[in-house]
Amino acid sequence: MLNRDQINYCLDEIDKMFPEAFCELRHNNPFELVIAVLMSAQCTDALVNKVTKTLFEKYKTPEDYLAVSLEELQEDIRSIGLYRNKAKNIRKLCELLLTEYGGEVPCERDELVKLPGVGRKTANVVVSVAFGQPALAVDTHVERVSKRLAICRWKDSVLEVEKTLMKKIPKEKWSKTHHQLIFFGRYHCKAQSPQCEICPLLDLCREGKKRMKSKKGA
DNA sequence: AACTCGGGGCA
DNA sequence: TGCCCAGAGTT
Repeated sequence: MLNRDQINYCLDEIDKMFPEAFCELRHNNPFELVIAVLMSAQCTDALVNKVTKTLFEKYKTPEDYLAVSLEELQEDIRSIGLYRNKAKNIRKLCELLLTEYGGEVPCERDELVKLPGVGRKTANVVVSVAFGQPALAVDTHVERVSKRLAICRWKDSVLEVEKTLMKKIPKEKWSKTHHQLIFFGRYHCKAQSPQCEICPLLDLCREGKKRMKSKKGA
């Protein structure tokens, strides 16, 4: 397992690789952020950005989403995939916001996860990005990179990964760490074809060295 | 823990 | 053409 200094070194190196690693959604208001993150499940960010751009021009408030039929909303987000469930969740979510939360997105993670389609990862992104609270969202990229780099254990659950990262990384870095590991995982330490040959972290990466070794043998 | 949703992007 | 993708809900 990597110690704090080694993890810090990794994050600095990743920062050099992806200096632009920030969330494009940070400029959105909390409501739009919830919608965007909810739609991003199992879908590439480029596609979500394309769809949300037009979507947010048409829909500004929870009332706007409820003013059209479910079928119309489904058609508006069809290209992101899983669109039937996502459209239903958005409508339910908007109803709840109006009836239970005064039309505003709650800033507490415990309240956010009560909303349909909002799980722990989405809630963490929202409190972190929209409300500036220290939170570390763990998705498949963060989980994979953390395990390959031995920041956490291989068998750790998502929740255990989150706890370990929070323990080993200073609180003020949590929000940025998420986006750094996302970029690193998506463009470099990819699930299927990690770029170990040109990776500045190879010396620290047990999984990377193992891969290079087996590649050489084969 | 496994299954489902799902069109788009990429090899 | 086949396979995977910024997850969450249900069984």
